[in-house]
Amino acid sequence: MKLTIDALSALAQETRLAIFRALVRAHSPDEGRGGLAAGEIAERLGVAPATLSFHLKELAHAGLVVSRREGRSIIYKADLGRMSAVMGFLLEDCCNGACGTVAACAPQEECVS
Amino acid sequence: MKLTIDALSALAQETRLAIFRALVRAHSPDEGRGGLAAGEIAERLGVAPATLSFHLKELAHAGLVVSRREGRSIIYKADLGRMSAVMGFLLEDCCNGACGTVAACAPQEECVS
DNA sequence: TCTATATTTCTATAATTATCAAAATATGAA
DNA sequence: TTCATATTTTGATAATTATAGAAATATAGA
Repeated sequence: MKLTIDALSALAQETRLAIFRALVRAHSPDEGRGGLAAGEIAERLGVAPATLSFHLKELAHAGLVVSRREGRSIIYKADLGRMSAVMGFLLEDCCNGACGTVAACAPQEECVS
Repeated sequence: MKLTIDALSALAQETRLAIFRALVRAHSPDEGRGGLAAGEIAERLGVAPATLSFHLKELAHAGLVVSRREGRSIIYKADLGRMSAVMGFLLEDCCNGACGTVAACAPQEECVS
């Protein structure tokens, strides 16, 4: 439940939810591909570099994003497996089964929560 | 998106998530039935009345719970239709379709978001 | 090496959120 | 009415979170 709260806290903030949504749209299931550079995110959302870095750290701490370095840039990428686990908890424990069903996350490589 | 953030903020707190989960377990689809009295929740979770009231107000403000008076007690009840709407947004916008599918909320009376 | 670029960490400050005692409000029963 | 019960509001305080300038770190290229 602590993990769920960390994830919800991370997403319960306008800038961070916007970051995460941008990363989801830029996602690729392939290792080492997809995601966005920190600077690209900062520019798109119009937030100061230090502020963006603060929020990216929050998202990373919650396990919702991972990063890799590419030259001078650091590329952030959504961890959909983690998001899937959070959704699973919410649907099962907080929706009483009445709100929907998770088609158990297909065993794609990025979906091993 | 503001609505989603309000809901996530409401659930991203240990006491409130515990309250909501208790209310989901005590849910009934019937109008005027199900839910828990504020005092009952306070006792179960061991939180001071004023603190509980603060958190219930947050959940109500986010639209995740509704209340009705019964005698001296005020009964709080989870609004699963609202929760369903939040889940729908997350699955569609934040999971890239890769994390699960919503079986579109069946048109039960409590599920008209 | 030196320089420019990309990002993070440090630091201070502002803003928001959580807690709970005490007082206020609403209801039902005697 | 008056009293006891259930809950909320007020108000004060503590704790957490958000913002961003300035300095520090890491990389690539000249």
